[in-house]
Amino acid sequence: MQSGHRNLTQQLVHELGKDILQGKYKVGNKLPSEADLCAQYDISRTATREAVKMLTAKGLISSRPRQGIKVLDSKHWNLFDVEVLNWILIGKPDLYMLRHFLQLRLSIEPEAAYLAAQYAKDSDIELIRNALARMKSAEDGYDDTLEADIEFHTSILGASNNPFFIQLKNFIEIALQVNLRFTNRFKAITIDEYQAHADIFDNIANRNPQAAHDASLKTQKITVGLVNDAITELEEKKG
Amino acid sequence: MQSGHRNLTQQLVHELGKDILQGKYKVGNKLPSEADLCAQYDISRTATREAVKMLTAKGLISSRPRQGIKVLDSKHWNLFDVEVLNWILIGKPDLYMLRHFLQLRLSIEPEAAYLAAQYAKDSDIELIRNALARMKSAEDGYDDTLEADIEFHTSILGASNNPFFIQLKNFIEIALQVNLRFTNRFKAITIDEYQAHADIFDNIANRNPQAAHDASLKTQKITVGLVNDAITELEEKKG
DNA sequence: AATATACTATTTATAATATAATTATAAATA
DNA sequence: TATTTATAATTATATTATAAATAGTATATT
Repeated sequence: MQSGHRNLTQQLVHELGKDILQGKYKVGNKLPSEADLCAQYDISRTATREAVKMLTAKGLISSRPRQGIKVLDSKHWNLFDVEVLNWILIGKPDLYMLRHFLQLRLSIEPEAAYLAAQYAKDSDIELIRNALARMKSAEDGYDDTLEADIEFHTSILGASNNPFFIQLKNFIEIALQVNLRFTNRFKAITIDEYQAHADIFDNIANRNPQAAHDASLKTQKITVGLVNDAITELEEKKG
Repeated sequence: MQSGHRNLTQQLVHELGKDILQGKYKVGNKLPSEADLCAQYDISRTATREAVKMLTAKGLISSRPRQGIKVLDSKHWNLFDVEVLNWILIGKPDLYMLRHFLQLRLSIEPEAAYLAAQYAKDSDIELIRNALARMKSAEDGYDDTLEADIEFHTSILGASNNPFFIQLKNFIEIALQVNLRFTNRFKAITIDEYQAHADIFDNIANRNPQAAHDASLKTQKITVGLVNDAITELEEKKG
């Protein structure tokens, strides 16, 4: 159990959460009992029970007398929880999972851009402008591509001034990281990619919601299309 | 503290969660210490601490030695957690919150309909057909309007066969309940409303993604428009 | 005066132990 | 066969003790 700088409870939450998302403990199956977890990880019942409660709060497990601790059906999992998302990432998601991420991005981001053009404060616009500048730097190799990309897309969510969209920042951040697993980690941002992002920004800054929406949607459709093609190819290979 | 049939920990989670979402405990402010919570609710430290851990897992609070228990900034709250959503509902959300709900619905549901038309299994289609039939019954006063409406919209999310969209069922369910707070609770479903839903279903069943998307988007835009008008009117009154 | 260091008190973190409540399964009974 | 009762497994709750973390204060140092 890697300690990091977290307390025992948080460490156990991390270990078990990771194992559940990786399918080491399967839906409907039992985890070791409280007593067994204490023994396995050599920690007190106090810490163990608190970890179990935290995973319960995230919808991953249920724990009841006599029945023990069971993995809940995945429809109950808090997939937008930042820790759960990280456990998905750790679990080496496949192309189908990437498609799921991208389908929701396509659903969310164009509308976020629309709302940003409507409701962004000047300070919100500046944050997006800043992120775009980082992407320019990354294009020239002077900044981290992934970080700049994350900052750009999440700053638009922030500019929507809608708490639900803001909550989805975690989701987008992990989605971009999953995406990177399937592309070249170290490739620079191309001029085309940069321009697509700049278009979105310009339309937000110019307070043109529909154009901002459409610019965002255009890039999302291309990305989903690429993954659909990759999956089709994969399935044809398999037969 | 209402007991329901939940255990002590869950009861305290509910009480504190509700209070935080209602703003009784404000962002950045401290909650009573562990010891004080034990005294206030007359329960053991064990139960109290487990409740605190569960709220921590939902991103509502942090608890550290000497610092105590503090309400985290709302950007950390797991707004898509089913309990958190219920606490929002309990907290009597205003028109602005309704707009936030509707903005995300507009973002999610048309794309869910698109994916449903692409990926729904026959059994998924049957579930939507069933929900539509319930709406017809509700139109005639033979079924519950709200329940039928919830079943229709969530069954489409289910038919997307995308775990992230499926997770958002809770969100849509609460969104519809919030919406109802601002319309007539007992009004029957009108013929127009029913037809709009039937259009979405037909296009999903006929495997026409774009038409399903557009039919859904059309109704969502109307709803958002109504709330925007209501807010404009409200703000003009206030001056 | 400004900065670093050590001290102190507060609060949570962890552990250990005891007992109660819940409930799935098995056994007994009608 | 169906119903009830008993048993055992497991979590739920309570209590107590000690450790660790840390914000704030006091002290010492430059």
